[in-house]
Amino acid sequence: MGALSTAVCCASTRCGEARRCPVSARQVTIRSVRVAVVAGPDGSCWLSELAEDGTSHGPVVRHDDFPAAVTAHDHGDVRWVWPATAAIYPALLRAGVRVGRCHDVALTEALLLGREGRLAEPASLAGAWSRLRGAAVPAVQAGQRPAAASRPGQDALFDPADPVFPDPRAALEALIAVHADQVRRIAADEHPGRFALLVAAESAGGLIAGEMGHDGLPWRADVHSDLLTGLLGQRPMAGMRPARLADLAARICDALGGPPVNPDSPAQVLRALAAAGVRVPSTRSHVLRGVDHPAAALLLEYKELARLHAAHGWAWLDEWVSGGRFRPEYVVGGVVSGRWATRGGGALQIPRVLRRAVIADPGHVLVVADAAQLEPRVLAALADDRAFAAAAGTGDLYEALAGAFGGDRAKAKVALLSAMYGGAGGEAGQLLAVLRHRFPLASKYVEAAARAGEEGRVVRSRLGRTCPPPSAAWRGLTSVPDEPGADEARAGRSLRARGRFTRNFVVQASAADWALVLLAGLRRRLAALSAPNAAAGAAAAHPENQPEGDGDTAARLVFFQHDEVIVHCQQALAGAVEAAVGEAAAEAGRLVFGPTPVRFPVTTAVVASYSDAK
DNA sequence: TTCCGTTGCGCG
DNA sequence: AAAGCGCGCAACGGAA
Repeated sequence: MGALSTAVCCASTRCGEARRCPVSARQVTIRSVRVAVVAGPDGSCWLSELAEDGTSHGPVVRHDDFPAAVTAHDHGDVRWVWPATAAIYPALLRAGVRVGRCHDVALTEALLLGREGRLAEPASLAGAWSRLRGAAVPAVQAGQRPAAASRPGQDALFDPADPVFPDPRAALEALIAVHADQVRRIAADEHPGRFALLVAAESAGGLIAGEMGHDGLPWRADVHSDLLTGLLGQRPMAGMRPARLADLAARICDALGGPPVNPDSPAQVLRALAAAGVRVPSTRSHVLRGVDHPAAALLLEYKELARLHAAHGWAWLDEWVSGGRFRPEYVVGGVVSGRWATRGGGALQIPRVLRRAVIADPGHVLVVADAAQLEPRVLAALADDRAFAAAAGTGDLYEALAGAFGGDRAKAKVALLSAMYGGAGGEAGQLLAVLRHRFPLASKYVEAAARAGEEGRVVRSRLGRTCPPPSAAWRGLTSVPDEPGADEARAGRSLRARGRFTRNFVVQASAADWALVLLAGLRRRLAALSAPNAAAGAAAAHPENQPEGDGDTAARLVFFQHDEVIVHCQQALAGAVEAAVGEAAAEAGRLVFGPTPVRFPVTTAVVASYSDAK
């Protein structure tokens, strides 16, 4: 990489003069522009326009005001190339600035490292830059899980004390070089088009995660609190049990007869049950449901309410809900399959009973969209099994398959779930045999994935996300040659567990591919929807730059959970949003799987409260 | 005191 | 003998 030339312009302006700088002037005539940008000290930034392949760049420009520079340059056709959306975007959002597209170097690096079997190495710009130069790579901290290690971290921000990047210009130079290298590595994939789509979708996911965390899910704390009071009694002092739980705990002790027992302690409950003549392997709910003892029903009731209190009680409300919004922190790619995770708040485990606290603002509605039977449909598209795909071309896949299982829809469902999850208990074995006979390609697809896992190989999703390789411990345990004994059984269990993981990975991760592409397409359509006068001028193309809060009337993605998405919008926009969801789903099917008879229907419900959906 | 593995259950 | 998958979070209880 040659020396960077610098053209300092609009150094002390907001967007007015910025429009005259070389980068934005040229951008008017170029369709798809990439602009590399890094944060500098005191809210400044350094940027440079890139060629599409990233191999060359224009002058380096410094701006005093990062958000203003973004506004000046983003006319809807810019793809921002930056170190990590998670580190950069929240500040832009707080400044009222949203961007259309980006290339997230850290998320992309994590995908590439996964493909290259180097998941343990840091995916940050600093890590990628070190590898590119052949320098020592900053070590991943011991005990960190690979997923955590590959998360974009603080090191993506400009830090003057960072020895890797002594100044923003060095960081920009590294960014440009790493981006060019990533473009090369993407093109070198077995399926470069698919992998490029994965990178674009993952980057869009980063933007969406930032925006959803910023906007928040509408959440009525008063409704939530009333619900808790109704179920648990008045809010207790910190550390105390609510009245209803205290009462249940006392009745459980009475029913068991012996010394006081803490129903929160499985060990104590197990001992007390044994003393009362009840022998159970655990205190799990499904076990207790089969126990004929007065304490069992009380314990079940206690466990359900205690969980609500502990996980989503008043303390949760205090910590996570403010200003009528629940604002969790989403972690894109936080799950190896490409599903999202969250940090804090448990946004992906909201109990169904609390959905009634999710209520649209006045004059607004929630459009709740759910991809129906997503994973079996994904398997149908992956396997290219004609008979199976034909069934997946209908509204109810299981019903369409029922004929092969004596007309029993439930059996068809069990067979499918067993094929995707590796289950073989009960009647599943029999049903799997039917599936293998009637839909051989669909069976072979998951069987091949399972075999790859058992042989220690990795598998990939449709768009090319790679599963982690087996651990050294797994290899040690399973490579022992025919030594009879206890270890043989353990090795066999590990082998089959790995097989179930890879078997499920190809389906779950490909479903995540589809969902991510859907999300990106929906976001693009919502932006257009929210800007009905977009043609009137650049200002109207950026309604997201309007003040937040009550003044913000745009249709917003507010929730995403694997195969379900919620949009919060004005009542009048609901129909258009529903249509946008349908279009985005169809587009995702085409982009991810190409021509296929498989349909990916999405059910939508326009509701005031999340609890009214489904 | 803090740390960590286990148990159990919420979601898909 | 079989065991379907993927997560996050809270509480417990023993270890350090």
